[in-house]
Amino acid sequence: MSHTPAPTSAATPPTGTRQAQKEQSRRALLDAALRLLDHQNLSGLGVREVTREAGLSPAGFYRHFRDLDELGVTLVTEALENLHLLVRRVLAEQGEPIELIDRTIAVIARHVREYRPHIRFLARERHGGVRRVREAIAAELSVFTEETALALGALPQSAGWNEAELRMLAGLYVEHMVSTAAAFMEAPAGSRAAERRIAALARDQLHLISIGHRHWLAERPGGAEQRPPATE
Amino acid sequence: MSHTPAPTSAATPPTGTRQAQKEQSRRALLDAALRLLDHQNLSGLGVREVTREAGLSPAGFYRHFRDLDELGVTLVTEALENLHLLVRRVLAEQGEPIELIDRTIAVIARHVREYRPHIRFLARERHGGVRRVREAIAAELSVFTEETALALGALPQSAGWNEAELRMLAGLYVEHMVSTAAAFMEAPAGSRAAERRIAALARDQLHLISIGHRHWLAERPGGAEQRPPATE
DNA sequence: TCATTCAGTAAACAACTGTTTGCCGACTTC
DNA sequence: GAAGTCGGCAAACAGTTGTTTACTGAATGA
Repeated sequence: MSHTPAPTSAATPPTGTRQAQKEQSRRALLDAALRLLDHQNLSGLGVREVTREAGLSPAGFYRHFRDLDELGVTLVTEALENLHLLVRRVLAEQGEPIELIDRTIAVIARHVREYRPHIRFLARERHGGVRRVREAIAAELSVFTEETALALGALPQSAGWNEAELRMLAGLYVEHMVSTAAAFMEAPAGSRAAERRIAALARDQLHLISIGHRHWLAERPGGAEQRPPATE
Repeated sequence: MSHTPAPTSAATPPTGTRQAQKEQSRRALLDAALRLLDHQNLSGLGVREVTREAGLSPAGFYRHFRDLDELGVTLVTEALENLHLLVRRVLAEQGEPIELIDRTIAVIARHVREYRPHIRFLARERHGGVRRVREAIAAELSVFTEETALALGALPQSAGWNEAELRMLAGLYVEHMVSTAAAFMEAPAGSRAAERRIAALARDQLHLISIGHRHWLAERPGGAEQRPPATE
């Protein structure tokens, strides 16, 4: 019961309380929204609904966000910050391709397990009804692709690859990462068996892609100049 | 304006009118919903909103659907019927891999151009907020994967592949098809330039996967012994 | 021809929505 | 200490929502 916040002073009402309390409410709103978004869409969320879940009054919402869309964008940046950190970490690692693959999958699995609501939110809103949110996600994913392309370029298997080809491959990897994350997310919450099945599948698929990576140069289609338009 | 339904009789109020009119209203509802779903989520849609757009009274809705969810499921089956037909057609084709790739991409591009609202709906609700709809989409995609695996098994490059491996590869292809369709869909409506860019990218990615396909057996991970026998 | 079926309607229901207003009272600064 | 800042609240606003009710009138089948 004796809470003893004790950031600066001893018994007197400590400084910084004001901002801390505000931040607390903000977090409560974000968390409440995240909780509700587990079985709803952002475009179907309501201000009153969120404040009710967060234990605030409806009017309180507007002390923190102008809109629900604004809250949505905040959620996106938050979710992608985590993910971004994680991607960088994976890309910085070194070792044999097969080891990299296994570690990447393990990291994704753990991340989904830890931040499932965030991931679900991203999956849901990637093609969702709110433009600004969609664009924020797309922009961040394209950053991931760029970074992945850069990292791929540093690998010995990529000798002789031009930038467009690296981006092509990176896109494949990023897209695969996304759908693997979605698969983990969709799996029954605690089922390690399902997780292992998904991981094994993803492992083989990534392996197959990396085989394609290794043999690409020898069978590069048309030598890059005579590309016929594929559209219809 | 002269509608001339002419199913049975000639000038007298023709039989079947009743049912035809009902079907017309039903279509109006579905189309209106599809129109609204272009910038909304299913979970954010309203009965009144749909009936207003369709030109019916709110109560009229319940003559056709119990729920908005039910309408959503109808939309899913409708959209996936089209898609299913298309997938079968592509899989039945024969020729060199590179030709198959080009034709597949062309077919996807055309289909997205033709049925953009349906595709957008599928992309949006694949991880959307309505359980039954999500499940319907997932089930159908898994059927696609099975069919693709079967078709892949018939190719000469797949000699020596067991069923699990075929499904693994099929999953890769289907997932890639999905994200390619999403990319086409997200592209500015009429831009052939954007379409060509996406098509070229997808072409290279599919090509790389098919290279992986060809070299898989020689580099199968962990040899062939620590892997369950093909006869599942 | 006449009774029946039934898609579509208007009206009413209570419940809910987003947002603004004025106010309170705890924190902060001087 | 006093003055000011500002997060949170209750109340009120005008709309909207899903769904049910009892009805109308055209298509139907005998």
